[in-house]
Amino acid sequence: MSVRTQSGPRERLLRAAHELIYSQGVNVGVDALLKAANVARRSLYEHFGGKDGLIVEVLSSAAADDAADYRNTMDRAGDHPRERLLAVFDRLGEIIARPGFHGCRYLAADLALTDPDHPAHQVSRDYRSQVHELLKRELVALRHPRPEHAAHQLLLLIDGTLAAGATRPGTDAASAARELAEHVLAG
Amino acid sequence: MSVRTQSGPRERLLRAAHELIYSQGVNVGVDALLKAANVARRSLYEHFGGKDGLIVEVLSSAAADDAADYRNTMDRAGDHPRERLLAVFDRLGEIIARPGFHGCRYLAADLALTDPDHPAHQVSRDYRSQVHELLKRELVALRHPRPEHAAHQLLLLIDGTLAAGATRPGTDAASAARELAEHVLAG
DNA sequence: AAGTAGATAGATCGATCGGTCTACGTATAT
DNA sequence: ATATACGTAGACCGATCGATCTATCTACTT
Repeated sequence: MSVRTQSGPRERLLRAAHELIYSQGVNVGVDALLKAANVARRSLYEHFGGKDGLIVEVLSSAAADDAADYRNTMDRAGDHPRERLLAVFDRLGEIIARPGFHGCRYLAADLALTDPDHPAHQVSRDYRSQVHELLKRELVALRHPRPEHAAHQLLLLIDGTLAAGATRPGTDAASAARELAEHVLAG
Repeated sequence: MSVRTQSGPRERLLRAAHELIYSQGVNVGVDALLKAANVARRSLYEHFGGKDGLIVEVLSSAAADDAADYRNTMDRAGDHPRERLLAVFDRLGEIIARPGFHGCRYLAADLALTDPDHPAHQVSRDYRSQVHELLKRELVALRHPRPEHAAHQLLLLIDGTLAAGATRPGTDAASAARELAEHVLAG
């Protein structure tokens, strides 16, 4: 293996599919994915087994990145659980303001994939429970009386922020949610 | 016209599409819609001009029904704005608990229809501003200091409830949102 | 009874879908 | 030098997509 290999077809496909599946939806055609990634048709099926396998891998790696983003956001906010949790909503404000933002990637996949047995659903379930745990841990540190319940409320506020950011841009959904989050933290 | 005409192809198509588009997504095939409605292919194009026209009509009529449901829910709750607004979240609890519920119809359509110029987007925008007005009117009656802002917060809670109800069933999202709604109403 | 409008049934269109296949090219390892 | 593995290019498959078309049937109008 050379010192600096240009990214292989697997990485190119993952990257292109990450963008294209978000912007065009999971129903984007295989041809479009291959063309965007500049990858041979065969490589898709060798590396991912098919389009569904690619979708699952894309969502999985996105989930890892997004969970890490939550952790980084909280770590940047310092040690106080209250600040760490509220920083999440400031971060959401940045995310929904980004050009091209149009909603939660996982919710979009869940809504678009009709088959309830599609493996992508498990990926997004796992991602949500990951985030739930992240929130709950901070709430426990905050000595919140009902950390489980409060974590569900914060998750609901996050979902609402992403939905509002997609459907009613310019309404500053994140800071509206942050106010409510402060109430959640107050117990 | 006979005294009791069996509903015509237009109504049958609207009804079937209402169900099928929600359960299968807007990408459901024309053949499936025709078969479910027991309607000739030609009737679709005569009455709606095409699949997109049918989608728009389905969403429009659903929006009228759903807006009426909000109004009925509030009217059943009496005259006090506070009770009328909180009743919305009790109603959401019923809706997300219904078998077959899997999220907000309009958000699903918005996420699935990639083309930003698709006329369906305007339908869901209109629907949301309708609901926003309904909420704001009650907040004004409640003498809320920031009715516009509070209406956005309530809409965010509604969106969050529908998303959480779809992705994390059994977490009682509606009552979790209702608690936060009480805080919103408190100003 | 004849005419007309609206509906059904279904063939057919070109395009695209996801997936499989063969043929060829290239780089590395032995 | 040769074998092997990995990649590209692209033809090809059956199925399905949304849409248009002809032909036929039915019901109401006059």
